Amino acid sequence: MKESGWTVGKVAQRCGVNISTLHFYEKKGLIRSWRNAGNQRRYKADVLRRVSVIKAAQKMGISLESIKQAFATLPDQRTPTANDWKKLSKGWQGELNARIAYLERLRDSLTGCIGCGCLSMKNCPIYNEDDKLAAEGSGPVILDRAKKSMLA
Amino acid sequence: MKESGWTVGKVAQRCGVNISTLHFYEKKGLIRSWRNAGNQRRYKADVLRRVSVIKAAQKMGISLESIKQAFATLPDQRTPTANDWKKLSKGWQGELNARIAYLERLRDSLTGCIGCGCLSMKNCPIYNEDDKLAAEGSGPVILDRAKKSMLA
DNA sequence: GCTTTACCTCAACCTTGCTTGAGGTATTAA
DNA sequence: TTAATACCTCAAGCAAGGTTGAGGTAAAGC
Repeated sequence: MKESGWTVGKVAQRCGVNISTLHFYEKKGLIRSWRNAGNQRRYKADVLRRVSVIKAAQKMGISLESIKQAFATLPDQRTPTANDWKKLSKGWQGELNARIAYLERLRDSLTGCIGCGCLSMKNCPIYNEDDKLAAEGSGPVILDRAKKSMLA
Repeated sequence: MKESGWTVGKVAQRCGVNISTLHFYEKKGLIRSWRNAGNQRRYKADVLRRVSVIKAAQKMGISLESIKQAFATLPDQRTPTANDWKKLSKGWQGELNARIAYLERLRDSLTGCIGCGCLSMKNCPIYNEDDKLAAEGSGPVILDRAKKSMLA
């Protein structure tokens, strides 16, 4: 008989990830499922968006741990609305802007600095870019870990 | 008696990396040293620039393997000149520009896409960004691997 | 000359983000 | 009903980029 919920295989196919990846995300607490009578996983439709958001966030360079923390701000009892997701992505936009700005500064000083040899100095703009960005403190607090890892 | 060349400790201190990192880079073929009478490593001064360039490139998201390949284009017999380094960094600027453009596209479609739920679709601009950037093919051939890894 | 600090090698371990395989059960299609 | 898929768990493995520790030698300072 036809049961409710998405099977792991369907979700994997739809999201373009491996089944093992979904198991992995579940173990990490990024997605949830319930079990049917035969102990097989079943998912609510919103798992599709979750997985997609995970993939998008990863492309920004955000770690699974940070994604998990951001997900923790989503409503627990009800399925997240478009608005809930929007809020989440707004936070990441700040992150993304900081990262873009960082890479732009890197680009703009790259040739000069690599060429001039100042890279090994304590006062080189590229060499010390870390601290500047870290000191900026833009973006939501919840993303602090992501920011750190981005700069590591 | 005072020998010529930098010791591993001095290089580490000057570059702000661990000694173990220098050993590691040497094992990977990114830097070179000779040994003194007591089997200790000694470095030419240009190792400072090499390490600095490695660190700068890593901040751009370039893998050690790609950095190694880029280093392979440097002159083998003589110490690289400022101009040699400049050429190298020019190649990476293309890389960096592509990455910046990628993140900008990501940023610009982020809120809309995460909010609307199209992320799981085959035609979502975020979800398929990979292919677009991969298809652009900008930047030197030698950096192909870096580009792949950046998108992975 | 002695002590402290620096250095050596090699192997094992760490984190992130998964993948692979073995051995076994459920579900589905013909 | 039976074969083919799909799914389950758990452990191990992989790749990148290092770090840590043990056991031992070299160099430097007083």
